[in-house]
Amino acid sequence: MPKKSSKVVRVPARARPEPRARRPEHVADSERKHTINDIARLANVSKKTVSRVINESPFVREETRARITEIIERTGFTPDPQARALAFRRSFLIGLIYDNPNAPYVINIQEGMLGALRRVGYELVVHPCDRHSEEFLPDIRRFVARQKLDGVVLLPPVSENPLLADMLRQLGCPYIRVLAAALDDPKNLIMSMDRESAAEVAEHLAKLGHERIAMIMGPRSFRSAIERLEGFADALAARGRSLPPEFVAEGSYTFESSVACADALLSRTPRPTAIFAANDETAAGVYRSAYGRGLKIPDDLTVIGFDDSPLASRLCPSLTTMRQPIRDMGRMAAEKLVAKVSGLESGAAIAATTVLPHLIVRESSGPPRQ
Amino acid sequence: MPKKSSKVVRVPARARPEPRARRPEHVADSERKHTINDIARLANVSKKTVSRVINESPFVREETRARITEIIERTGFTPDPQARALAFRRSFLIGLIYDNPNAPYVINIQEGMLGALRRVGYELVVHPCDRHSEEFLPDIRRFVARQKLDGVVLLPPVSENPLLADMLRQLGCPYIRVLAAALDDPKNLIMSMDRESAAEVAEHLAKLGHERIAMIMGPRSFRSAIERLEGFADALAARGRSLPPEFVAEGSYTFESSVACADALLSRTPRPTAIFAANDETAAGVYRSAYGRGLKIPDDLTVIGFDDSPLASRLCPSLTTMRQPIRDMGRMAAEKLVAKVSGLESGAAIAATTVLPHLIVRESSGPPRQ
DNA sequence: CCCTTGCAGGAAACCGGTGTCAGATGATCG
DNA sequence: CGATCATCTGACACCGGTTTCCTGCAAGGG
Repeated sequence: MPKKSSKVVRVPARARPEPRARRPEHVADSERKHTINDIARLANVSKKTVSRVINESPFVREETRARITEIIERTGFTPDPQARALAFRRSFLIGLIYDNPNAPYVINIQEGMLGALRRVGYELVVHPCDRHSEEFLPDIRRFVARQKLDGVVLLPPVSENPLLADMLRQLGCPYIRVLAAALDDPKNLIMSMDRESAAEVAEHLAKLGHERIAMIMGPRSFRSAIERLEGFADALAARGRSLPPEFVAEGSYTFESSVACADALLSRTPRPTAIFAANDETAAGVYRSAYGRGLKIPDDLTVIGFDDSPLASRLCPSLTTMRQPIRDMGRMAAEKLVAKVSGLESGAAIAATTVLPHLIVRESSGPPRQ
Repeated sequence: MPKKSSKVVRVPARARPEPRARRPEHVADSERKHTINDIARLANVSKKTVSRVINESPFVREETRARITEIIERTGFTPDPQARALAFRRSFLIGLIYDNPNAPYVINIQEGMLGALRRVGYELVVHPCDRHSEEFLPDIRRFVARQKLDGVVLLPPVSENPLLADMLRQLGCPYIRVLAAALDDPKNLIMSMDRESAAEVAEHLAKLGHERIAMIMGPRSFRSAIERLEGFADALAARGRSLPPEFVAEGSYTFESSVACADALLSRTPRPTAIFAANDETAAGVYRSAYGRGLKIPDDLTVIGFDDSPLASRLCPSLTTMRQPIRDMGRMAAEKLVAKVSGLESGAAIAATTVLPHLIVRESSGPPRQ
């Protein structure tokens, strides 16, 4: 085995042609991919005419178009995305930017987006990031600029960052923010109506007859946390209940933080008979705390979550929670983005797009024990 | 507002140049992106020399290199990925192909991969698919061929599909299969040692003193299911326990299937005192069944899972489970793939890469009640 | 019948990089 | 001091598409 000597061995330059960034053999020569030139030759037209057919230009005679279309289908030709990207000055790539620990959420958005993107020939490039890093904005800037992304979708909580939105606007990169509040022009939003959703939870609890109701909210720096809190508090007030400050704990949407919050709430006297947890992770934290104290759900304590993540139905007892149509939101975000990129944003097509979660009643909610 | 009349208004052709696939204005002109030509002009060299510097060719005088490097850094120039892709005939894109309902698993792989890919200038394109669709293979073929992917990572269960691997090989597309068994050349594998892992579970149960031990396995069509079953059965046998057929139920790695399996196992007399669930979802199903029957975990029943997904620590009691270093597996897969693509697969660098999960003991396992 | 005019389609440049190969340069050697 | 050679560098073609600009042609008008 030729051991690498510490002295650099210089090979005569002529011996090896040029350094060369390694080129893979990839495509077997036998099945060489067709190019637009091949098609043009086969059809006896110039490549430009083939290009016109591909891009649905009206300036091609029907007969010619048919002939070329037939050849394209027969040969299975598809234009090279990178070559198109170069000429079009855009990439046919959509980015998904997130810093969200909720895996099912991200996956569902992702798959919802792809459902819409595939039909129109876009690919999805994922970009998890760290919103607390110093490199947060520069990193995303590089990502967007280098790849010439046609657009990006932002998930909460980075979707709430106004600096990020400003930067994208300045970069001229179309974006869609998935959000819980109208923080932007409606044409840039997919909005989940968290305020109304929280109100639905309040109504459910009121109907069950609960009086001492507590909430574990998300971090106040998150817009969704504020919306859910306010919507909940307002709706309770409208039904003659109150949400006293000592019955509100601020968590961070995480399991661990929630256990601490729930411990605090459940050691109060009198104890709340119901806790609205601002997401399912948080609800799981309440379960843990209740479990530790030997409290039975829902007999001793009603728990309600938010998201309807897979976790909700795995917990015992199963969790009553607000279901967000996450996959649909992903699809809608993608469709809206494609519409923007294609310049179809005329008229009503770009109205604000909102989704309204709805309550899934399972085992964790019931009337308070007398 | 000009209402669109039903009669098509034809604008004279000269008026509008050509139909044109819409071109976005994207980059603000003020901050026009630099090209290699700009850099060449600034440095008073040809673009080829700049290209050499970018690609670290040794055929550039140190002084020249320094000058160009300085200019590149000062201007913040980064080469256009699509242009490079066109010239290099490769895309600097890596694909992630999966058909896996386990969201945390996919997300962790994804993020692990990106950790490695970013450093070397690759982007990740995700491609969920449906392995039962007729279009399964053609769809992936189009994806890989059109995008000229430099390589793909396959997650279970599609990683187990031999036809898919064959197709990729024929396409000349480097791939890494994340798998539970040595089904391929080691250089194409990231292997999780499921057999040994299952043995560790057996040992844990034996040490606790369990005798009547059951298992809910995954679908027999999955390699990991077989590995876990065999590893478990063999290890039990080695410790003087048996795994009788009536104590083995075949689930499908899903919560719902597991509830049915657990119901069947738990209605047997005598009842098993421990159940090894082949993944955490399955373990959650056992919890549900036990909950329905009023069985206490771990007093009446020990439950052990596999994965250490977030669910494991959310369940009450928390779940003893085998932790797979999923993120590391993603990172390793990406590194291995990049090494292949860069042609660095000489010598030991391409040895089989395996990971060994380890047991995380939590609350769900304990000695059987006398 | 000639001249417009509008449609269809082609030639060549271009997008922003890389590969090829010959030429320039400077050091070494006989 | 000229020949030889290794080392750098640039001109030019090319990757696979699109855009710009121009031409040929048939139909319609004067």
